Amino acid sequence: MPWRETRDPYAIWVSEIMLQQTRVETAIPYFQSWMERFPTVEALADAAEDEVLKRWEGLGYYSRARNLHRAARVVRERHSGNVPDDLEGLRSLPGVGPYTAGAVGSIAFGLRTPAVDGNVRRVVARLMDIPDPTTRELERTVGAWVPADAPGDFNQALMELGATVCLPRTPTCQVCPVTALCRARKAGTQDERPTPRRRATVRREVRNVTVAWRLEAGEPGVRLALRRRPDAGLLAGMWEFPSQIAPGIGVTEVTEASEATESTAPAKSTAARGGVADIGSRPPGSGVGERARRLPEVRHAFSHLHVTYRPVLVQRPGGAALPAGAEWFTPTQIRALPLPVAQQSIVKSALEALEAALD
DNA sequence: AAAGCGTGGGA
DNA sequence: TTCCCAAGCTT
Repeated sequence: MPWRETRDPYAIWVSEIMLQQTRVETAIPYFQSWMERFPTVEALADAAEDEVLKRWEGLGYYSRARNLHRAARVVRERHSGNVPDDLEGLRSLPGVGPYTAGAVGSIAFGLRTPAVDGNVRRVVARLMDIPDPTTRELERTVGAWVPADAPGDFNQALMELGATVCLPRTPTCQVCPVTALCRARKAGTQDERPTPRRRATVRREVRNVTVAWRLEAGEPGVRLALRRRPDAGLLAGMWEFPSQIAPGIGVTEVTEASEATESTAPAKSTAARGGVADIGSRPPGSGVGERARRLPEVRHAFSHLHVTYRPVLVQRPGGAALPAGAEWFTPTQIRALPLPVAQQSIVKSALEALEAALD
């Protein structure tokens, strides 16, 4: 792991934020790219938020990037540019919780402190045969084990044991170095420790997406309208095509010829072929316009929300009203915007369809 | 306390 | 396809 080839507290901090709820293999290329662009706290603090989010694009949980960015400015202003070397200072930074403070404190600064993540929780729950240990209990237990001469190594070893041997399902107790000490193994309860957390219910949503395009008078190339998402909530600060919840979805009775009626069956067959259907024959006054074309549906699963995006390509002649809050961007400009994965897919199909149509 | 917050990979 | 999950934090 590249972040183990350095003693730079900033680099170790960045790696720990990236590793929150994220696999090591996923984080590695992002870490490399991040450290190239933002090699120091100062470089990160100086950067614009759009560029910070762009480097995080695709990694998910974007508040991590925004918090890291804010924290870099806190470190510059309140800590003379040095990452705090004590638990209290680390914990005060946005995005740094109990685990991350313990990890950075022990790995970067040699503090004798525990770092309890999901792996450690599972390992300790089994070693001690505790069904659902509290955070306090875990930190007290591990805290007593951490050796003063190698706290970082010890914490990482415990996590790695959980990640490679003491697996959530079917742990390989045969090769476990501490199987003789494991109370769950002795009791045969290792498969039931710790008890799984209840999963949140997943909401489902269908969104009609407007991909507005235009050709600027006297300038080459097409422009697309995108808007920035609000500063809080899902995908905060990321850019997207304007969209709204599809009216009438899931409702059996549709009282009038509406968007919902027109956008059900035809959209599915179109998406299945992966092509673009011409829907220019729809009656005037439908609100979409004569030059509207469907783009393939995009289904995307967030942690707690499954969304089906139904993008429609629609030409807005010069002077036509833009969707609220949206701005025009050339393809080159779009490439610099931080876009959620589902929106990247829509951009791709939109530009392909336009390139074919404008030839 | 529990829910909100992304994404990709593997079973 | 669907579900589960992966080095958590914030509100």
